[in-house]
Amino acid sequence: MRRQRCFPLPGGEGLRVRGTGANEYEGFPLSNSGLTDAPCPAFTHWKHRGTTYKQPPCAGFCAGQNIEFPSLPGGNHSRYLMRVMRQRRKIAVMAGNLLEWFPVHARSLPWRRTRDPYAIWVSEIMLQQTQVKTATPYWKRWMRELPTVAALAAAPEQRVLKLWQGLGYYTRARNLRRAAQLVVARHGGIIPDRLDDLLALPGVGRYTAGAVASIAFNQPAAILDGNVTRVLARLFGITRSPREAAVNRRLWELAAAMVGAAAESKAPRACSRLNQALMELGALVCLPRQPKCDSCPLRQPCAARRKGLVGEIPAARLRPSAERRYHEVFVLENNGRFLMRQNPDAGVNRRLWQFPGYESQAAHRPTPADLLGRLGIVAARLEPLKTVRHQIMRYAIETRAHRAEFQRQEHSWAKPGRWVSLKELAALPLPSAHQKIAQMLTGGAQSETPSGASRLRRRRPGRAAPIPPPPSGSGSCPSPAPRRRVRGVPGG
DNA sequence: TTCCGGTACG
DNA sequence: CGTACCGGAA
Repeated sequence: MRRQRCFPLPGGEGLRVRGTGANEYEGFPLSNSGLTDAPCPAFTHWKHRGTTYKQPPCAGFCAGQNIEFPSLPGGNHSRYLMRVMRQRRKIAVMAGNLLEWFPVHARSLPWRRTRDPYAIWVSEIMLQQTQVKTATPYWKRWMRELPTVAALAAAPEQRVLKLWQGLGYYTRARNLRRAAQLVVARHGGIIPDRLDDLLALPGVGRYTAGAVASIAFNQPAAILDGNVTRVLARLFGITRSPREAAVNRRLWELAAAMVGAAAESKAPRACSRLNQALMELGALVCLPRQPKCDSCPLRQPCAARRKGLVGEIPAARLRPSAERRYHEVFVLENNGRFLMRQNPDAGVNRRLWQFPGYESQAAHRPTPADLLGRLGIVAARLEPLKTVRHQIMRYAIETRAHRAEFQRQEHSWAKPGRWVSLKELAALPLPSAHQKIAQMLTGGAQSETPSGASRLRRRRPGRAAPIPPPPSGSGSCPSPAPRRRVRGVPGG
């Protein structure tokens, strides 16, 4: 029995099937049904290093390398190889199209105008779960304030969180800072270019490591994010859910094949460009809803388009409907200062600051008695201030802020907090809902997104003035602060 | 109101 | 491998 090599894919020297020419199988019905990881139909066993296995290691294309197997010239196995070959050729064409498309159509984004791995890394972390439009002003401010790994490593956590405020997923910011410290300690402040070293950094997973390796260092590392998943699933007509482990594996293979094909091209910085092109196509053309297939550079080979499945791919995830939650929070004023509390080290929004409050089962109008019972605080003139709605995971949270005049703290069990001036308040990192409430106090016009906040720069949060009116249980009642009109409070 | 999404962690 | 984390856009 003759033996034949299963050539490495992607990349490699090209497939040669003995006794067959490239055109012999033109017209062979390609499996475009998406997951092509069905084993080669031609054989039921294969040999690798002396061991015989029942099935080929091939997932999709012959992914296994240097594996010998019995050849069946002209038979099913050759057909299989032909399919593999055509798939590869198709991928090379698609990669070429993308490489040409990108420089013409890509948005000019600030992190694309640099090759500084730190700048690119920061952008990739920010762009996790966050859209370009949102992240851009944050990135600019961040690079201004913390322009190097060393600067980030040396920055106090509270300052880093403040710079992140509004982006959500605050663990990203904490991890970014820790990772910078590790880069300083382990790599002398130089961002490593090896995938393994990148993966060892907190907050850097498979996607981000690949993104930094390819975009900053032009290595043929695969990336698969939401955009790329959608593009590849449609391109290859993958109808099964990308969340299935096997499908996800397949998508990573395809992503690797794409960047591998780019690596063989002559285009400058091809790997960097290809990966960015895949994401850019997903962001500009291959949109989740209403994709712009007419202007897609890959409309020709796109399997989903040919089959009219663009709307069905990628398979949607079913989510349980959101459960309603209510947070009652209190803007307690005392002599121009407001009571704020810092979250503990565990749980939601850890180490961010919030107005004191509690969770309630249903929306209701809290009474002074509620306030005393829940927070141990006696207050006067309770009135609704603002309601903020947002959705987190399966919870639709309604945060209802109430304004009240602090009188005294009754219970020693009550959690302490810090009384802060408006200026100090503006420097604390707050979750978005609370930031929106704080904006009612500091004046609606001033936004705490990077675009608007000028007067807050240079502040070092967390170093606020000595803690004012200690809520002592003594019962001594601070003289009521003169009532200040606060903008945004409905008259009456 | 619904949908979208990388990484860490258990 | 399922779940928690967040905010924004359609």
